[in-house]
Amino acid sequence: MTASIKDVAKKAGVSAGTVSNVFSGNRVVRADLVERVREAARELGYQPDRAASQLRAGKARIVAALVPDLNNPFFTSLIASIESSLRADGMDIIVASSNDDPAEERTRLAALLAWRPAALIAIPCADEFASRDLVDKAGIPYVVVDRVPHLFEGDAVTVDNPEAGRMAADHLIGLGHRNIVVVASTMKLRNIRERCEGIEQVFTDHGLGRPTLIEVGLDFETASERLADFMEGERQATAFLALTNFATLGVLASLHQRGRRVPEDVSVLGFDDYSWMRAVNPPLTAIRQPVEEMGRMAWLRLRERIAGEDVPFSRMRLNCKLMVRTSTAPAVGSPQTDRPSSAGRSAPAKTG
Amino acid sequence: MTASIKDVAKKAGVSAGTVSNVFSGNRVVRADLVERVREAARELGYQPDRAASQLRAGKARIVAALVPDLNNPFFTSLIASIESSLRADGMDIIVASSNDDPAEERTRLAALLAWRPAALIAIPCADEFASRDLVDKAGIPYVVVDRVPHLFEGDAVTVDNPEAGRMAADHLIGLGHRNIVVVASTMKLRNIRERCEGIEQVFTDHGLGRPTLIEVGLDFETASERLADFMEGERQATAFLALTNFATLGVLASLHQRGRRVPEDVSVLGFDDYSWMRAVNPPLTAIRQPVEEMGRMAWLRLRERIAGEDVPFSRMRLNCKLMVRTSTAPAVGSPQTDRPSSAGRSAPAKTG
DNA sequence: GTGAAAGCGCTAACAA
DNA sequence: TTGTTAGCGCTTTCAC
Repeated sequence: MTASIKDVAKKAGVSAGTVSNVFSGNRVVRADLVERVREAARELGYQPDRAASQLRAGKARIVAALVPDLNNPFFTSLIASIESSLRADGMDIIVASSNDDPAEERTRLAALLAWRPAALIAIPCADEFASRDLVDKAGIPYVVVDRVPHLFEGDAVTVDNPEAGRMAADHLIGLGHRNIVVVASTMKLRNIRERCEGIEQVFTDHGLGRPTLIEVGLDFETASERLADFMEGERQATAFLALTNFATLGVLASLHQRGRRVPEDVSVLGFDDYSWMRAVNPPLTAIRQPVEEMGRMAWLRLRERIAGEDVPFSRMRLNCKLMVRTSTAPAVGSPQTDRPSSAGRSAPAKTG
Repeated sequence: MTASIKDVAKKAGVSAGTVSNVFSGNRVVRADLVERVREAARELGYQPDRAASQLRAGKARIVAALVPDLNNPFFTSLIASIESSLRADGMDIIVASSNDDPAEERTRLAALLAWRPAALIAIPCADEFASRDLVDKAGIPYVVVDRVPHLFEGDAVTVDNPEAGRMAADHLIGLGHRNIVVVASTMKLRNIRERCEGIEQVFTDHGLGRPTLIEVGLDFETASERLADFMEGERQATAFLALTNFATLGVLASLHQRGRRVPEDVSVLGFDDYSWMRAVNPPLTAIRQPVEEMGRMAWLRLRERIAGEDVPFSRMRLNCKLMVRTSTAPAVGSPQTDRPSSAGRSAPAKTG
């Protein structure tokens, strides 16, 4: 059905090796032969079989990506970014989702590795990245994105989570908010913990106690439920600071359900930055993560590793950006201080 | 670095063929040998090389997916659904984005096919699916999802677009709206045209002229721009009917920008159904596409084809569902008719 | 039920 | 520069 290298060789009157060289560019081939091979290939609709090529050459042209959830736009945007970086290097991407379950993570990772990919991009479903041993055994380079394991020795790309937390807290405190509820997905994840640390640091700097903190889970449905329960008995909060996109959605949904207006009654600051945040009313103040760049950086590093460069492991920390819109306003009853921060840090703010 | 089948064979004191049979289950192996092989494999961290296996057996365990945009949640949700269906059959998925460009589509498709996948799931970037010849030449089964080419002979999975259009129009007209603006991405796509046909049919049934129609492109940014321009001179519309998720976002953004309130000043009905539509204020009335099921159906059909079943080509048309929320309200100044439709069609409505 | 051997499509080492 | 040959890791005859 599909033509093989031999078919092309026969048709062009050359050896298989020559055909290989024409397509791989590994050796120079005489111009007229190149032409004949190309012509024969075109007529037969021939394209080298990558699986066979990779088997023989020992060089993979496929990269594996493991994410916790393919329905979360943060992760798929990351994949989009990586895919578009990869293609420039003639690579393809094979993906799998762990569904936020360590057991599935292990199974799926094993399946991915069975393709002998050139490298792996992983977003572990838990801090431990318990399946890491599989990758180590496979001996391929990998980079962990977004969620970096504790005491991790390897390449990683994250955002500066503590700083992101600080920016968010600074902004709200600067608006006069004192009763702030921090809405986390789960404190089991290091990035979330780090964001909280940043927030608490600002609180301490301002001589305030620790903010209220609630955990609402990893998807929209459970987040909405838990927040609805929480708001039942809650009356003091003047601002909600959500640490993930689903947490942000949960906050909005349950505030609306209880008839509390944003930002008149309560301010909302969200995480991640999607189109809908700009489109809705009121447009959402949010911490934007540089997803596009995270993907690019991850691939850059992997490229070096694949090329065999012996650079030391690094954890790249990219900066988030506070997008000030209108879902945050001065706290009711508390005259606004005119600057967002009194602790000497400036939150780079820009309207989207 | 990585153990091969020979290493395992040697360690277990059997032949390579036996090891192969243990893992593939193709032939029965004596229980004690199975145990020895499993043990050896475990110690060596052995897993069969899928690329090699596929090369020799001629049976692929990888499926290719080609989508127009990995940043569009509609497409990535589809991939999520397909991925979770595939894994049950021991398949993996390799993805590529055409970025809505026919030339890229061709290149990316060729790259995907070079892995000799068992099947292809394609969302073409244009009605023609000009690169279809590549798939035909490759001789693998494929199914077209969401965007079905004109005069397509092959398997396809879509939603019932005309009916979706009718449901949407029925709902708005039932609320007394007469000046409705239909916001399409581009009329070059068949699914969009079909939605419009459904809408126009309802208009005709009601003795109304054709609704205003504008094309706003395929992404949020251009949609917002074009809608902002459009609204500049627009004063009569009492409702906007958006035919894609980015169009929906564009409508919301530009309405808000011009200070028009939803639903007091103008009603908005959107397409697709994402978490944010439920979370925002007001929650959005929208046509929900059964993404999850579309993915499942697509894979079901491919599975049959891979198994060699000779069933006739089919176009599966799944039903959308109108999720009535609060972004649509009776038209101002026009007393509401008490039923959504006077044409005998009933729009299945349910609050989300 | 098992082992030996051939070969899937390709590339790399070696001769010519 | 080109052809020939061997072999990547696996599955599948074919003998036993």
